[in-house]
Amino acid sequence: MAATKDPRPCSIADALTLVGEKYSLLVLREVCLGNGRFDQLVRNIGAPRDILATRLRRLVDAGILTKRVYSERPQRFEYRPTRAGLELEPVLLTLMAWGDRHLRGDDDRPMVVEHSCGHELLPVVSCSVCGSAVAHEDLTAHPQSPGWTVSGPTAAA
Amino acid sequence: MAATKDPRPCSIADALTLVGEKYSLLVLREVCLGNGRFDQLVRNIGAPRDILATRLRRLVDAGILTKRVYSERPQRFEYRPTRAGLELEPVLLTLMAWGDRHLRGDDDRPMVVEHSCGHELLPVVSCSVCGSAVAHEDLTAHPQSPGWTVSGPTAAA
DNA sequence: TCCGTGAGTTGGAAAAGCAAACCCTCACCT
DNA sequence: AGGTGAGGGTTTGCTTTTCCAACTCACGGA
Repeated sequence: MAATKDPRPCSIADALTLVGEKYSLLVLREVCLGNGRFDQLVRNIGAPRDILATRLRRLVDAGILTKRVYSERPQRFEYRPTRAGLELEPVLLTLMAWGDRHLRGDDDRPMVVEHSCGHELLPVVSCSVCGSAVAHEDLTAHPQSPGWTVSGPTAAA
Repeated sequence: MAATKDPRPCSIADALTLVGEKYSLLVLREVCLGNGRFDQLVRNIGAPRDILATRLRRLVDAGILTKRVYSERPQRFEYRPTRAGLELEPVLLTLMAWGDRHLRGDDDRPMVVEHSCGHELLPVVSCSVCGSAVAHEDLTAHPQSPGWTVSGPTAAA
């Protein structure tokens, strides 16, 4: 008898159990910006030190960050993103763009990201096959496990 | 005297105060899939009913969801994404792709999203100006508020 | 009339969050 | 030798959230 507690199997949910706790994505933000030391993280994120310590352990265990020694005697550490960590950067960029668009009057953006092409980065999510930007109406979801369905538009058996 | 508690101003942080609480993005997932009714959400997400109620209120207040009546007598409701909510879908897609790649042996993906071009959607985040996929090395961050700097690669005054 | 469904609310225990204080190692200054 | 200060955390004690089960209320159908 399965408990009444088996939610839809989903990689979004799985990803969020790793990086969805409070502050985890902000840690990743700082680390991607190159601010990987404990006290920098405390200051720039504004998180309690103990919680930060917990998050860092978790992110290292998950293979999203690594802890590097940048000085023996006295021993000092720095957290850096792994490959997997860097591949979460698009999530941050997309979230930042959303926040800029919906939570701020245009042009009090607290940070601007510049792309190597010379312009400000305005990230778009697109289909890597056909190259066009994805819109909700163009998507059809296909759950792979029986018993899990979708209903509305964007639906499929 | 500013408290010792002013973190870096950031749209990622702001966005996460709205959608970063536990279950919020899963609610958005279900709602984007067309499963917008309370009991569907409870079942598909596996969240406690009281917390779900709290999250739904918050998301509606934030303008990310709307609560629609789909039946008077007996009164029944359905939550749907607003425009702003739909614009968060790219975040979900990116997160799902990451989870599929890093948390699963390829091909036990619990859900496949099909794009209208006929292929499975493999989302990429790209620069809307030059069209090329973004890589970490191509980015330069420019904080707009004095006092907030970045250090490593990806750094800038 | 009794049962089931949808959409929540309520109450109390368990877990997580928080701020401040504390600890340890080393380096530097005097 | 003693004091100061930075870096990188851990400990303590309290507050806030979560969690779970049970309960409500309004209806509709058998």
